[in-house]
Amino acid sequence: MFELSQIRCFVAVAEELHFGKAAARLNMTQPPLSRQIQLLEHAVGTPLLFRSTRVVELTPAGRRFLREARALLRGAETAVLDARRVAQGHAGEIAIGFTAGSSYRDVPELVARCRALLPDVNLKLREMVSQAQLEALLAGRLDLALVRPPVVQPALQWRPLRRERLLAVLPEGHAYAERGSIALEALDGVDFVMYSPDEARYFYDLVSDILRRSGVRPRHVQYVSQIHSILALVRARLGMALVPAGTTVFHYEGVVFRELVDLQPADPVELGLVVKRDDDNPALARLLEDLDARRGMAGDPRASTGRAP
Amino acid sequence: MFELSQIRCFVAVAEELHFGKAAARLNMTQPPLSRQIQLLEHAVGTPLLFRSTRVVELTPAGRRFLREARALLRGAETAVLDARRVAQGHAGEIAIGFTAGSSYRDVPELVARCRALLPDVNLKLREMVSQAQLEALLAGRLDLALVRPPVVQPALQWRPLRRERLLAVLPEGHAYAERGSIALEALDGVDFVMYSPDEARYFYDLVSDILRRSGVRPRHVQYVSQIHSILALVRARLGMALVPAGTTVFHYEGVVFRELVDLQPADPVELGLVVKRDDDNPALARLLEDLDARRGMAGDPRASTGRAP
DNA sequence: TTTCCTTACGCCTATCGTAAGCATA
DNA sequence: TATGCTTACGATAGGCGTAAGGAAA
Repeated sequence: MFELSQIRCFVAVAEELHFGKAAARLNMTQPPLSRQIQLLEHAVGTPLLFRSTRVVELTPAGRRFLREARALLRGAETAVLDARRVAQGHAGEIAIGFTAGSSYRDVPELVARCRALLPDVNLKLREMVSQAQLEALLAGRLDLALVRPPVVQPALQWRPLRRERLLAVLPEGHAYAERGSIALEALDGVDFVMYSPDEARYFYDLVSDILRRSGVRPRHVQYVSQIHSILALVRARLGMALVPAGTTVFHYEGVVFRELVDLQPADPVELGLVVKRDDDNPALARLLEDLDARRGMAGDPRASTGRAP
Repeated sequence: MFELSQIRCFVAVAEELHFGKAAARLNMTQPPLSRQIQLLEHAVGTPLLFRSTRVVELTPAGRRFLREARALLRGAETAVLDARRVAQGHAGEIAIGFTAGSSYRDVPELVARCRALLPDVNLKLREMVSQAQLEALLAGRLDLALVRPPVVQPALQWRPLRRERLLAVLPEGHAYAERGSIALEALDGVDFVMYSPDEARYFYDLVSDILRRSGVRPRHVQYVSQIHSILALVRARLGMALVPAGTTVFHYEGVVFRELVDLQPADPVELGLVVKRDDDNPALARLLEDLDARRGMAGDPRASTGRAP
């Protein structure tokens, strides 16, 4: 098979139509150039150039081959440039996992940020449950995960992204709906809708902990896993619930949201990015750098429970 | 710059993810393979593979480079195959020149024949006057010309394609229109429309010669160059004319065509293909072979005046 | 201790450059 | 006769294979 150096020789001769000038352009002498062209023609299996002592011209096969030869050289160039761009994080792809619950506000924000910063980087977005995301990170199938804590694997790095308040949600017309805010103690003995301990472990633990610390025991509790289900049950007057503040973006009809009084900390709902510590995706590194820089401008991030307490 | 052999090395390693197995596949030993990969990485300017003693994997830049590397190898393959196909006449292009007058029937026929025989050959069709066609042939800008005789250049080969009868054309209602055929002698003293000696030299000479040989002298003669102009003037009753039989395909209103009595030869209008004798276009060679074979089946071609008499 | 990638080194093939050959205008 | 591609041939650089080195499980 032929080599790219022979292609370069051929293109030079085809453009100059003169072995001597082509050789000069290639910084070599004519005889080895002639030899390389002969070798190339042998590899291709057909003459590419017609030469007499006075004239050098392309054969029909040579004309066609010239087109493809130029394309090969361009392809080789761009292969190098593209690889460098990927290595510098200006191109390539970032595989991002996210949970259904984090997709409403944070995924679009992250995508927008990435497109602005790295327009030539492809984003592969995959909705997965938290556990699957962490496994995919470890296996290298994901570069970035958007999950709730905790993240205990030492090979993974938790990066706090956002903290949110927790709000009470109750059906329109509920007795508490007239209050501007609701004290935790008021939840004692009321009907309650809660996150499932299996499928929404983080919120289950979070809400359970808050209720326990306040010495509050709701009366009748429904367990569901999706935020939409909670809102539906609240609307159906099966109880009230505690949900992250981002939930208000749904403008869900028939329910109202109320602040909680003296909740500690005030914004207990955590969301973070998780990356594999030894991930070598340069585009990811660029994205993380940018996020760090922007967080730096916004002030110090507060303490985080990325690792299990 | 790198070489295709290095690309082949890289693709093998990227696919095997094991230097030893890749080397076996490439019929070489690991050490030189490692060296080639290192040289390639140096040429690209960034690591393409991450290797420890236990694992070999692609870096993000390597993943991108692999895509383009495969494209390069495919491109090299197809460049060879395409060049061979052109050399064998199965692909490529044929540049065909034709005169406005020959385009009505013969160009479509030629194009259809070529498409059927050589579907991957591009046809470049160019309408040019005969002289320009012959010059273009000599300069290599045309492969094939569709012209009237004579062709006197020794470097060009005349190939008779078709002979046609000459018909009299006269306006509807003309005195001769009631005759089934017209004797040449009847043309003596009638008004006549003729081809221009400058722009339609062939027909001018042909018709002039026929009239002279018959001792016929038309009365008043209009000279025009295009067949459409002749028909228009005949229709306008400025005279009758002698035109090739193919003209009847126009179904021109207001004129009628009549056979000539005892014209010698019966089909004096010649059309031929002209090629450059040393044209090396294999697709052209295939087309000519095919045309020869078909002509052979159709019987011997009659004598031709391709060269000047 | 085994696996397997890398480094080291000698051999050899293949390319280069110089010089001579040869065909064409 | 001059130009310019090809062939011939000796020098050399670069790739290959063998052998040794070194890191990780």
